[in-house]
Amino acid sequence: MSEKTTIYDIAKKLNISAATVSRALNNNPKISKSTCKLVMETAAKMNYKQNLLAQALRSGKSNNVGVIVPRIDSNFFASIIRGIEEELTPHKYHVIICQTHEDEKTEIENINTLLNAQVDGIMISITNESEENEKTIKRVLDKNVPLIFFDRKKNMQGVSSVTIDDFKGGYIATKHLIDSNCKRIAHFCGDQSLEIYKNRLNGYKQALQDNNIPFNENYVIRTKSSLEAGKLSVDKLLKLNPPPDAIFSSSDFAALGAIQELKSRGIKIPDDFCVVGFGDEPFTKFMELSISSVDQSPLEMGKMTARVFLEQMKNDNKDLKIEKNVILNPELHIRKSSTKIL
Amino acid sequence: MSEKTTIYDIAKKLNISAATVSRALNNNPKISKSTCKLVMETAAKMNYKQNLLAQALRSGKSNNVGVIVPRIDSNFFASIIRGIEEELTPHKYHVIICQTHEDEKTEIENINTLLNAQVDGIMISITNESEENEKTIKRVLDKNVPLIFFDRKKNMQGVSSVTIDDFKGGYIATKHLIDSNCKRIAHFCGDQSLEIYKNRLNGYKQALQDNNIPFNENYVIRTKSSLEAGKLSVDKLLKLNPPPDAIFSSSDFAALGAIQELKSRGIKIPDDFCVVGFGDEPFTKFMELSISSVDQSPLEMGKMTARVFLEQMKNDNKDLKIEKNVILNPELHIRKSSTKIL
DNA sequence: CTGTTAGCGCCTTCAT
DNA sequence: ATGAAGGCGCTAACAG
Repeated sequence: MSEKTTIYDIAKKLNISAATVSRALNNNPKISKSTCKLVMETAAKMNYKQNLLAQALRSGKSNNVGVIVPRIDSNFFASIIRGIEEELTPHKYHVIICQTHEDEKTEIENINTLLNAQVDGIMISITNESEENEKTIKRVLDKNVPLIFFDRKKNMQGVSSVTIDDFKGGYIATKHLIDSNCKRIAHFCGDQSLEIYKNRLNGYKQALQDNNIPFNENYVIRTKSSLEAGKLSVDKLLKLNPPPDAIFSSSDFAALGAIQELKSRGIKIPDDFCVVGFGDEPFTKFMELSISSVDQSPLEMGKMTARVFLEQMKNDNKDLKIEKNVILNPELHIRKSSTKIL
Repeated sequence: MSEKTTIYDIAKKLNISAATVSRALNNNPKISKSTCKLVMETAAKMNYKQNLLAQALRSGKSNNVGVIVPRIDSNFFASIIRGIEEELTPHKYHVIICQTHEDEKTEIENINTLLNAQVDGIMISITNESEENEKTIKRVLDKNVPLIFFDRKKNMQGVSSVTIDDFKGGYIATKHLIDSNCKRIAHFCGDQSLEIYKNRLNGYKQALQDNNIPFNENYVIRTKSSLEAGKLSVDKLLKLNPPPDAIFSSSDFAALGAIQELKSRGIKIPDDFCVVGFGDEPFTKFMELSISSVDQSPLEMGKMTARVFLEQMKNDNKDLKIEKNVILNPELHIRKSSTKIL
């Protein structure tokens, strides 16, 4: 029972040609109802399953897409992938996942191997803005393989992207802190070679400026996305004179580290110090001292990315490159860490 | 620049046969150093990339594996997938992910479409123990496609699996509560059609028995893995007379819900009530009142699953079915929710 | 060491 | 309405 049945097996059994079987299976209208039905039945009886590999080779369409993320075991990226999978499965696409671990070389390898595997498209959240990966991405485009950025994009002509408005995210988070009567707002910023972090910083700056609060560059600290990094950054901030009375962190994990460190020093949150994070990780709302955070709606981002890909696939005019940039709206979830009791 | 170059293009340019090109590219020792080098160089120059699809069709090996999980956006499953990906990528396998959303029909569809796609193996955490999916899984085995269970397995002859010792997990969690001087320990159990939950319950029972604590079936509540379910179950428990003074929850989320509900009723944790969860979700250690939990080491589980698959692939004797059942050791992380101050 | 041939499973002209 | 033939890109068997 382990042999796979092909259309030839069916053809032989029915004394017809493989072409007819193929046509019948594909509901070709030129096939008589009777043979069509006969073929269908025998196929079912013989437990025939289409070999997608052969079909792919023939058609040049694999029905596989590649999704490249820094890592999969973070709620943010996992939710995006969930969105992509849910949107693409009904369209018969399979989702291949690759992790870069923030390593540029791995990223390039991933792209190349996906290309070799003849994926029909690539969706990627890049690790950084290097020259190298740009070259590789151009190769993808040259091959007319749709490539779509999500979240961490690169500004490249002709390449579509789905992101959130990070500028606005930074802005509303900062504005909220200002409205909460915070006077000296610090910012944990991420890797400035990435647009998203640049934009969050700029949103922060703009909010300060719009409210006549002078920008103090000592209040901006480059902080990785981890508890430890958050603690260290708080340490630095508290040595300043005057120290800040609020933090807008571009990472929820750093925000949590900050809160833990502040608490351990006896600083009262939110009364004496407010904190807002970014990402709306599940734990932010689980904490007793729940953490305010900017929601990036990753599930929606994933679905939207998939939809942009599907649209791209419909466009069969290979010479026409459509660039579509979807920018989702960030939402601030205000929780205890920034809600002063008046 | 958008046309893909094939070995024929290289062959033509070099006035040699495609077979020679193929051999050179594959480092066949029978090829002269000079032509080999020449081919390599021209290939590079012409930007040749192997078409894995063609290779797959020819060899009957796609170098793709399918991973089926209930959902991807939970830390547990995401970490497993991470482990699988990291272990398989160096071996040139691609990982296709599918979600079932706990729906049996979707699960069967996923298996079938993966089979059509000619994956070299399937790794799956099943949604439940039905007759239907068993039939489908048997079809996989009939086709000699390696299938490996992880976490949520089914007892089937000849099928390998990687799980943790859930019985032991339930046992050590309960024993710890007993040692913490808890007298009336309740248990939130999961879907009893799944082995893992049955085993946790049995571990709980055994620990009670070994310590001469009578089993009270009113203390066992069927609870889904969610905050809300945890709250509801606490509500039920507190109506009992006497109410319990501890909970071993088979889910971290339900444990968190329980804690929130207990707190809202003014019950002091851990002094008056202890809680232990299962899964070691990241948030359990982030909380101010950190939650004790049984670690299932999903990353390791994923890696191990991948290794079992690789081993299976080495065995080319198709008639010989090897069943390998790896059982990982659960570890209890004791945190504040069950650490009474003496 | 290299060329020829054939076939993996499918589909799509072209012909009948 | 159906059959014959060819090819997607690659490689293994066979032959020299």
